[in-house]
Amino acid sequence: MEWADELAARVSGPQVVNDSKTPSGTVNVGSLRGPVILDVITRALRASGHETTLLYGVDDLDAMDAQALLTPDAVERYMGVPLAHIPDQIEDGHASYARHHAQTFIDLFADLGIHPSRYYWMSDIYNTGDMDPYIQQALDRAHVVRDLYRRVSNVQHPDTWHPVLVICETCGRVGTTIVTKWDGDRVYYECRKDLVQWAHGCGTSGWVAPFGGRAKLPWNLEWAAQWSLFGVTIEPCGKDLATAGGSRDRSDAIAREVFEREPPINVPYEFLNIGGRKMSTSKGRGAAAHRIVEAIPPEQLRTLFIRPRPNHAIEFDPEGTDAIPRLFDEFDRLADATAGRPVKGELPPGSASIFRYALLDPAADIEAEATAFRPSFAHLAFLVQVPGADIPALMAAEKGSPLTLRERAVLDERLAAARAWLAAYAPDRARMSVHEALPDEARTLDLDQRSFLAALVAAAGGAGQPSGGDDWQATIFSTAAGVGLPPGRAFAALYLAFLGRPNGPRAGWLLASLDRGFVAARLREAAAADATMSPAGGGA
RNA sequence: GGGCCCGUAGCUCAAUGGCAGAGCAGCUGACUCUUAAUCAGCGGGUUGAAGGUUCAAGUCCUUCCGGGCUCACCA
Repeated sequence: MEWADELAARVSGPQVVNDSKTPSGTVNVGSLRGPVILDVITRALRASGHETTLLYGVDDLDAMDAQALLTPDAVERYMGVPLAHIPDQIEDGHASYARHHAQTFIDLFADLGIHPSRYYWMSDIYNTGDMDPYIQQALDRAHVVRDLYRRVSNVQHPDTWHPVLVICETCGRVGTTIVTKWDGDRVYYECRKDLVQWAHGCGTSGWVAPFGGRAKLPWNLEWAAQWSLFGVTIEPCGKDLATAGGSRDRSDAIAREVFEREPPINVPYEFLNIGGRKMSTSKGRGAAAHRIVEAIPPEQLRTLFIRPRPNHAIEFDPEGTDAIPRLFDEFDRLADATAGRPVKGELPPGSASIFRYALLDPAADIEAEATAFRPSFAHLAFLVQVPGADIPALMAAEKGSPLTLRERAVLDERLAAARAWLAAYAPDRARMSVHEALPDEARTLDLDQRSFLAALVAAAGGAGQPSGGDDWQATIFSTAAGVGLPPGRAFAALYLAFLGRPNGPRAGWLLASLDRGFVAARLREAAAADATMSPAGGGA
């Protein structure tokens, strides 16, 4: 975690931190690693006294090149068209396909404590003409760009190729056009049928002035131009771009040789893997970012991204595992350590700053946050399944005093997350349900346990029948004592009879929540269940 | 084919070149009202493999094996 502080110590003067994203579709959780890293760097810079601007851009003039999210009839019409010019496929009020997906993603930022100083949309930037000087310069130095592509990336463009993409005046596509001439004012372009495989141009050709939003720079030049336009000093990027001879290398070279400026400091970061493989929404691996945040509150999600070094891939598999509960446990351990409470085991390196940077509010009172009462997530996931449990009261009892407003908010946040986790991710062993019929496992009950169940039917019937959870709980204990059965085995008998497992939620409240006749019938049934089997041998 | 990252306990990860460790999971035990909580204890390893440097290698060098990502078309 020291990486951010070390970076902050290395630079001098005001800083501009930038990142941008192409809104080509639904975004998965892994994509949030970039913004979180960005935010942590910004906080580290500000904490060490650097005046810092955080920019976040949307590359919405990029061509649509993924047809997965288009309706079949829209594919032919919109492939190759700038994302900003495609109608929203989901009619929920967004102006375009790009706005829809970018906004869905950006809306998560504030919830995650990420507050860029400014968002910019490249379609707007081009329209204002701010990019025109860079387009001009790129065209004037087209030969430099061609040479550099050949040298840095071994990409061989024809000698007539020019680094600008015109938006076709006829069909509106940008992914299918190629510029072959530049006279200093206008370019000659062709919208070709077979320039790329994934989209088909309309055949238009002609001269056009490539300014004011009528054309855009290819990605690598656009990136470098952003650095110059905004004065970017630090820009992290995913390792897909950071590879040798890859996108970042090209853009770095373009910045130096075309726009004559040193590229920003790079902080390459690894991805978030699911089951050892890259998370990919289109391949059905991993959850969409805006879905998984329902089960992982902001501070825990920040912890997930901040804990490892940026160049370490994160292994995270929330499906059917306890990965999410463990994330909460880890956060709580960091809080304990920060508050000076005893912590089991050793702490991860840089644990103090992990907690600090995981907090939502950079100006938060760290001491207060660390000492606040936080209920165990696993315990809550269990309690929300207990019928009728008064969880706030239970938590106040556990804490030993009433919850503060902040603690109550944490509790509510965790309860919501626990419900979302149980609904979408939890392994079956974390869920429980009352079986409709006597579970097979109830056949492993021994004679003492059956006697107990029979005695419980008797104790719970008639005039003195239990009226609530407390009452049932007391009855269970007294009945168990009456037949000389240790409470642990008595509870196990009840769980086996109703849930088919040897443990479960507080039995008194469970029974109180069920139909009285059903409870009595089940108890009798379990008490009478096949006794021909050896009590010791179980059910071989 | 080129590049980058990774490989340590069942899982997730630590270990300025100095006795291989934690959390979780697992197992055992304790608990008459938190009973999937809590507490106590236990087991768990040829650090992917082979060489080399060193008094000393999980760590540095070389080679190999395995996994992943990525570039070479576009962004």
